[in-house]
Amino acid sequence: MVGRTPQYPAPLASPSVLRVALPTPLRRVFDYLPGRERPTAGWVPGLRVRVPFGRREMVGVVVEVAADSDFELAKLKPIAALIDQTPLPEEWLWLCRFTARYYQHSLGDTLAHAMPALLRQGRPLEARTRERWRCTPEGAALDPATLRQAKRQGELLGLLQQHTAGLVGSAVLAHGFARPQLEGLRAKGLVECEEEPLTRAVQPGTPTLAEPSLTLNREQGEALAALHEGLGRFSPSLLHGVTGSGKTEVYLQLIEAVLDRGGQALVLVPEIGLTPQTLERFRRRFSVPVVMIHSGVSDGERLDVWEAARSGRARVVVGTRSAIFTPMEKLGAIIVDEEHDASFKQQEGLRYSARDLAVVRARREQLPVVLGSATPSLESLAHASRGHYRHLKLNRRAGSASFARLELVDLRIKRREGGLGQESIEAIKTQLDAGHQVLVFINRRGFAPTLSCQQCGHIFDCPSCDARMTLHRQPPRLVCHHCDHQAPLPDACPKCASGDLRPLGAGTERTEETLQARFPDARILRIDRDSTRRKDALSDALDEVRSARPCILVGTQMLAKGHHFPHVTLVVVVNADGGLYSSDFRALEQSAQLLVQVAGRAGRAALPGRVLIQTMHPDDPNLRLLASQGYDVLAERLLDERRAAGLPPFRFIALLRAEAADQASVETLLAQGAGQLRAWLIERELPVDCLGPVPAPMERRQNRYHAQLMLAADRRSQLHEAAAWLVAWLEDAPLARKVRWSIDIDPLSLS
DNA sequence: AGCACGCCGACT
DNA sequence: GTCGGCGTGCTC
Repeated sequence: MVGRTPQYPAPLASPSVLRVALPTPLRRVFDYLPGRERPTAGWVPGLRVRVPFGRREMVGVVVEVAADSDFELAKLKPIAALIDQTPLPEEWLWLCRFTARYYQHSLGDTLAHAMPALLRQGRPLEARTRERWRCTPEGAALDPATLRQAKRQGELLGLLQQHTAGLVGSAVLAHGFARPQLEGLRAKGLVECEEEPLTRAVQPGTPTLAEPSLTLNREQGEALAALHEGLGRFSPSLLHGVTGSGKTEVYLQLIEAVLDRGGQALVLVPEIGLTPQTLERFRRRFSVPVVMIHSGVSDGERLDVWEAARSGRARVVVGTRSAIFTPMEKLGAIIVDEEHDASFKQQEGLRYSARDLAVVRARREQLPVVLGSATPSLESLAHASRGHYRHLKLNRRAGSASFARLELVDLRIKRREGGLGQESIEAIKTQLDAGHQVLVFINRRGFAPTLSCQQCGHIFDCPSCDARMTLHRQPPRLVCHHCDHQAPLPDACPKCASGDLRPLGAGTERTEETLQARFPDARILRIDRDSTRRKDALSDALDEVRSARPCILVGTQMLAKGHHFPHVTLVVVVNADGGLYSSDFRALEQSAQLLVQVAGRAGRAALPGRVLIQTMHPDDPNLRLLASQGYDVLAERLLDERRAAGLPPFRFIALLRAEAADQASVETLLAQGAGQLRAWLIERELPVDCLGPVPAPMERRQNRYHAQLMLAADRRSQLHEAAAWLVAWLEDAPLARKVRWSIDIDPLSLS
């Protein structure tokens, strides 16, 4: 051995280990060896790879390039293929990492959720293209008439000569020409064809606006000036403007400023609020590409939009919750419209709040973020009053529209038909006679929420849930609104055989029926999930409302959001009591927001409006406060109550939900988890409260038992530590295999 | 979550 | 004798 050079390991030409996040619920990353392929710019986080995983292959994202592994190096598998040459954007990756950590979710799952389906499947990140045909200089100079032998080619050349910017292939075909004619002209050197992305970059020098901005009133002007001042840095604002005060115009002019600086804007809207009208307004205003992302967009289009946004070609992105994950090269502002809306919080799987992530993202990317609402969440109001957010108020309705006062109607002493008291019926008659429109809001679909036997009091319950079956007439059947179990209408009571079965309470179908009987000549439009199941049903109905002909609109909260009904002069809320005595701590806040949103549908044009709120509790202090002083005053009172009760936004909470077919497993698992967690909290001297386990508000759903554990802390970091420990414990708990569980950080409701 | 392996019941 | 039920275990 003497004289032999000692053997050192060969210097590593490539890093030894790639940590890859994979789309599995497992909250860890997996180590791989780089394969033979090497990315041109080297291994960096954000590159997608195809890897062997167990017995299958998956698409994952490299999230770390490391020198070593905790796993035995010899057991590491090499990656199967490299997908990207350039990594997914760093800021996008950062946001996903933050989201996974904050919401205690698997990083791989979070990444998969945050990218378009086609990228998840391993498709290359490139924009789809289309053909653009235009004349060559020779073609532009040639008189089409000289192409006598090819008459259609001559006509096509004439068409293209009229369009100096060229025409896309589909437009040429739409003019009645065919592919051989294009090819014929190309062969003669008269036309040429170019591939271009579907969303084209804006040519330098293009004006931002396609139509002029509206003139702002003083309040709007001041708000806009304040927002301008925040451009280019992290500056969160609450734009607190009453319905009809012109928030959208302020957004549009802020976006205009962002676009003029060469930036992009991201606008988040509630699921139900992304109406074609909203998008139309943005498209009309700006001459730059405005794209949208929502559940109805196809996979292919989603990828195009993502790529157009990432590269900076799309300048305004309008989308629902998941659009917060759209990477944008030159993002200049984020706007969250109707920020109080519950649809910004995902209610299953990765339970993130797009509104909260918007603020996180804005801080990270040093951007202004505007949270807009007529009825802000108590969270945002608290941030504003602590000075975390700039509080911009718009108190005046634009134009001549006046405010509708909320009038409480005592339902206890009056006879009711289909849920409507006499006073409401008379008010409806007055408005119909005057040729106006009426909106009747009832947050319950179906005919009646309960069917009961008049003889023995038997109630028809869902066999699988702790809930009653709702009676439907169209088509006739009993339906459970929690599990969708359906049953035919019974002829007789199964207990006492009596045939005297009575529907109790009213839903949209019953109210519609009652109104039709009472006003046989009136046009009645019912709008709920059942009546709008047909594809164009909703937009057809809305078109009819916009025609201004007198009618009665009967509907659920589908009517309360996003739509403008300028000809409605009366709103009747059939039952305001749902949220008043609910056990959920946010019920009052949400129900006040909904009432105000519904009330805002009345009197938007020059016509004054009336809003009747029917209630069995006309003396309820909260309801009276809302009616007499408005949402803002009620919100302050609710904030005081939350502070006293130690609830958000003054404390931070997390909810561990668990469910299983077998009740004992759920209870045992949660009890064990709570016990272990409490011991750990004491040992760590961590001031976090662990409450429960308690049965969920509806314990049995689809024959599964639901229970939960609540964590509460004064500081986010404490809550986070406790939640992380609990999740880690659950991942190893043998019982957790039989129980489906999920953690909800900052839950919207405790049910 | 998938997807295997593995060990016990009713079928051609 | 096999098809298949879902308990248990693993995925770099």
